[in-house]
Amino acid sequence: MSGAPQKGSTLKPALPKSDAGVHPCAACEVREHAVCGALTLPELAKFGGAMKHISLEAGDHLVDEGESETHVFSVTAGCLKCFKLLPDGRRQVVGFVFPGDFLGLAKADAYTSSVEAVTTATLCRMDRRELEKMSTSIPNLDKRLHEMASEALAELQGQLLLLGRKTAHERVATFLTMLSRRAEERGLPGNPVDVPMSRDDIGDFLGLTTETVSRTFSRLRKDGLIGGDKDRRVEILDEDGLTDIADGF
Amino acid sequence: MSGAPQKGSTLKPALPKSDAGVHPCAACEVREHAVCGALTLPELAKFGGAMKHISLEAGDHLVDEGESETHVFSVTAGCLKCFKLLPDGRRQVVGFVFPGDFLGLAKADAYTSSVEAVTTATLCRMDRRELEKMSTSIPNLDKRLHEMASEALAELQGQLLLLGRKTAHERVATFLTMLSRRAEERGLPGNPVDVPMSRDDIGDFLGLTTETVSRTFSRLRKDGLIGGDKDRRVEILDEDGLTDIADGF
DNA sequence: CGTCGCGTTGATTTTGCTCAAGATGGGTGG
DNA sequence: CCACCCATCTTGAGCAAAATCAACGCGACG
Repeated sequence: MSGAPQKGSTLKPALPKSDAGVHPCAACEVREHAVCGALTLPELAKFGGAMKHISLEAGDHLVDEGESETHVFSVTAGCLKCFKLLPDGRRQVVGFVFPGDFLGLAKADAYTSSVEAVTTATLCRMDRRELEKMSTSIPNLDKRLHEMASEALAELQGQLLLLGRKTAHERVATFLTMLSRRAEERGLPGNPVDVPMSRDDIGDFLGLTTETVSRTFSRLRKDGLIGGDKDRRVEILDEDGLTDIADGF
Repeated sequence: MSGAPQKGSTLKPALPKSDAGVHPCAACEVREHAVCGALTLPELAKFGGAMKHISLEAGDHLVDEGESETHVFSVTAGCLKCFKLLPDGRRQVVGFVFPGDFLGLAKADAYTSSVEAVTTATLCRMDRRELEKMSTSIPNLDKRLHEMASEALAELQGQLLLLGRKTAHERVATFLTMLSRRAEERGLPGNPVDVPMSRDDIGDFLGLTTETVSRTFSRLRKDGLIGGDKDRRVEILDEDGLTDIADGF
């Protein structure tokens, strides 16, 4: 694990709110979108007290598939990728995680995928046993975790449909609409959409090669569905058209 | 929903056990593998009391993707498939469910996939609200559901790797080893392995066509990895070889 | 005995992969 | 400040794995 674990709990100085003074977590800007959003202020203080902040640089490695699952994480900034590998190096990105997302929903003995930072990122880290204790004493927390796991299950089923049955064109369209939707869920603009990951990572997420991803972007651009001259920032020009392609119409 | 809902709770007459007399569910032969396995006898009586038995014939349709999620189910016998459809009819089977498996782990407003019986099947059905009430009052139940959801998440991630990065050959090998493993988990022989679903269903699960599945079975048979002359019963002749192919070696 | 659903096999096509060669652009050092 | 460098991205040409299209075998069932 790289990235220096730091003591301290806020990314930005706590703003003077009615919340302030209880626990610095109260001022966390992603709180509402994270597990933490389900907690009352006293619960939050207890929960936040068991968290440590860590930060990673792009490419830094957080956990390895198969290693003992000692910690869980809540992402506060940046983007990370979760992936599985085959012996010959073939890679499948099983998910990208963004601020508010939780790592460790599937309680298992070992991590079910490796996790690596796509961009500079910050996370809160908690001991897995600690989480389990808290989860039994804080019903709200348990409920929220269950809820997040449910969303993850639904999301994964959609990804199965994508990988099993959609064309390259449909996959990329789905990917862009998904990124846009998720940005909006976090209160960010969904258009133009920020694409922090490389073509390689996108390919490994969509079950395609870099080249096919690149060609598909080019085609979507030529067809006037997307615009933007920068690789990592895509303007959606025809949202309905893109959604139709994504949904297989 | 087809299949006549029946009152009554056991598939077989309760055997005279120390368990007997509390609730017929105590004698259910899949109890240990199902959600129910986590419950004490009084809890089981309460839980089982809210269940209704239903049975389906092969091809019968249990729920539709998108329709309001009013019920949850626990499979007691047979095999069912969960699938998603694209507008043009392309289909992705997101999972096969066997006795002991639970339908409704992902609490959502609407079913995230359609479910249809692959073989004659029996299930226990419970109102979703009922389950939620019970789940708050029976911590064991809640814990078990969470646990099952975790397993499902891990399973789905493996399926993403399969669909995104494995060859047809590897997919079919993975499928057979998975069926075998799951049969053993239920206390059944893992070899020869029972393959209750059609080549079509297998194809829609593995992201392949019927023809490719069929050819791949033929090749595995020719290569001496599997045997058995019947379509729906496969003998694994070289378990290590099959596992190696499945794992990408 | 004929039909129908399912599985197998063969011939051909196609989508996306592989291999290869440039373009682009951000970062670094002179 | 500019030139170079290296990552990343793009584009092209040929190829291969699996899809499609088509025919046929076989057992179940009426």
